Amino acid sequence: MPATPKKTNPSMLDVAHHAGVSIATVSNVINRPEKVAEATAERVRAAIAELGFVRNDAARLLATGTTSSIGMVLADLDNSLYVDMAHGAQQGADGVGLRLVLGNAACDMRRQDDYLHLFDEARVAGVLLSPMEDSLDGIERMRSHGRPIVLLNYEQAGVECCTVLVDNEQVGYVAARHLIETGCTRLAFVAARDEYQPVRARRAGVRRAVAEAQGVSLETIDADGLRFEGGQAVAHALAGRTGRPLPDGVVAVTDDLGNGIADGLHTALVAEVPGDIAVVGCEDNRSARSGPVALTTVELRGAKMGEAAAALLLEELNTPAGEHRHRTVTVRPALVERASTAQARLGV
Amino acid sequence: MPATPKKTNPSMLDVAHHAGVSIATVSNVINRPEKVAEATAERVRAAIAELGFVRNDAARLLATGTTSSIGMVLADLDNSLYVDMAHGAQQGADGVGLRLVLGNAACDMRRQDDYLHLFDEARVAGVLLSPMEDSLDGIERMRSHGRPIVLLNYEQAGVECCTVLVDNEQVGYVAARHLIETGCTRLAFVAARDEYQPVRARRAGVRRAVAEAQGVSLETIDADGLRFEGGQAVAHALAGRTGRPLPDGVVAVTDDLGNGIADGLHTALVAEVPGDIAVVGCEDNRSARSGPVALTTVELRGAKMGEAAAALLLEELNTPAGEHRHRTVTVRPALVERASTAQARLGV
DNA sequence: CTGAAAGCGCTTACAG
DNA sequence: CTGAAAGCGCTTACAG
Repeated sequence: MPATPKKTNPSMLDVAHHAGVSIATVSNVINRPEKVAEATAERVRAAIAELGFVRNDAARLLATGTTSSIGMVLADLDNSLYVDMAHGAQQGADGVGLRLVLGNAACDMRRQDDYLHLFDEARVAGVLLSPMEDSLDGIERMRSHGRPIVLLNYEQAGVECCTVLVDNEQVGYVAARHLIETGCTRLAFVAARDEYQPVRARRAGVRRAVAEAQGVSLETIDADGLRFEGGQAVAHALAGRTGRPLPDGVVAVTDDLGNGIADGLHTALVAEVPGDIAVVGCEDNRSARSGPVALTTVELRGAKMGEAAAALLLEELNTPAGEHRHRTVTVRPALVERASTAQARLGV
Repeated sequence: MPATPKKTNPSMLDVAHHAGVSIATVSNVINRPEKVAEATAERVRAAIAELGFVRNDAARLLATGTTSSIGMVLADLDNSLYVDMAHGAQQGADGVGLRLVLGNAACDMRRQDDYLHLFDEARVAGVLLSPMEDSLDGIERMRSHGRPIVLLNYEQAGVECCTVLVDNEQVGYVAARHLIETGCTRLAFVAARDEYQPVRARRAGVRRAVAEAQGVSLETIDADGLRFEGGQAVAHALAGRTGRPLPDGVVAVTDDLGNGIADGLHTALVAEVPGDIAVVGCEDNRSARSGPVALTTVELRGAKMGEAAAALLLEELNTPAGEHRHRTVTVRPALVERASTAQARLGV
């Protein structure tokens, strides 16, 4: 009883035999078809099709030292911002013949490092990374191996990389400015205590907008985390408030937080959004569109960031070593008006 | 003026020189450390660390014929079901030393094929695929190359693969059954005309539940698409209805549709959810949690599916060619009760 | 236009 | 315990 032969990918040699040519010729019809006689090429192509030949990219990489694959490691696919980045990067890569492969760090620093390592082992042409926190080691390792890596949505001190950023100060500014223009005079900024870099920047932007305006007050409210539940808790705290008047406009540092606030306010029967209190979120996650009330928000433009990152990577790939100068592209956030501030606007 | 030397990954040969040993010894300390003297190994490890050596996986793959990387191609990362599958697959892969790399088809059939091809070129150990539609060609190509591929959430006639399915008939059944138990007697099933496989199955499940019950009617309403807007349109159509009484319980074939219905009903002022009409969605997308009203839904258990798929792949990888028998694992859907059916329940 | 041969960076028997 | 050498499947000058 013969052992079942293990099926494997046919090799170029198989194709060569099948077509009655040498392996070099097969390679040539694939890579420089102009070098080979049409009749021969035809025969080779037929053999390729018949055998179902698919090039071994590992062997090709080994022989040429390059591949068209690039790796992208995303902080958290549960956050649609990162999915948007993936879309943008794919869009950008597609146009220039780069192939995008994804790794999800899923908020786990070790996993982020694992993917960086995997892509280094795979000798990808370059890497796109949205770092979760300061990730010097992994980044430096990449760079020291001559592999370009561009950073998304994170300012990393002491690292020289191309970077694409969103202007988070502007995010806060745009959000607060919108509330002010809409007639709000008692603003609140709701954020987690956590000193995430983007949170700090957004707070600064909110402050600037308030400082520019006349007769607008600002209070800062600490939430527990950045999710829906944290927002609900803030709303309930607000509901129990005495002495001080409620804010009439809230900037929530994330959409989830904003949704939680809107939900909590409604449930506690203290105020309706936007009738009594206008709420603006930040980020334009998917949840902003389908929350308890459609949330006005400031979008980070993940897709734009992803696309810009791919472009920067390509630029670096195409620049001779030593001549490349790292650049930072800053994407401008944009206001997305929805129902959660509509009434306030009407009330002006 | 000396040309800037292009940095590259150090090779095993570099490490060998640095440590004053042969390349075979370096390979041995990495792969079979028990074969080498501790003192030598120590020296090699130091050289590896100092040089920042990272194994070239392409060369390793070429030499051994295997890699621990597997590829997963997802139909649409914008749909959290697929993100859940990725989580589950990663969980499953992690436990057994497999490394998961992702490709997002983004609802584009060509892109799905591109990723399948890319993973075939990369000679990954195996592939996980949530097919967008009948994808015989790409799947057959994989198989003919001896590469295991397991299918998620899609029943593909004529293909022999391990598969993990969710029982979609049961999804519909559970949804309708819940409404009936909750006191609803005039059910409506809302779905797009499209004859997607899962839609058909869910409809059949709804029918079965209704058939089993006493005095419960069922009407089928065609929506335009499966998204939020389609649901809103259905609600507005319902609002204009005369003659026939409104349903008191709705099974929406997707969560987005369910959210749109709840929103449209509210906006049109015809009915409140769940006060007047109870709504159940299907899938338990992220949007179900943060919709206009928290949506009761039937979860597909994407994470479980992903995990099961990884397990099936591992099983196939570990079985000698020819001895493997393909299996189908069916995951049972589960009801997730939220606010959109709560009132109805109280009303019993 | 076509093919023989070297080389990419590893792994793995096999000698020593 | 250590190293020389063949081989994995490609690509690329270089001869012919």
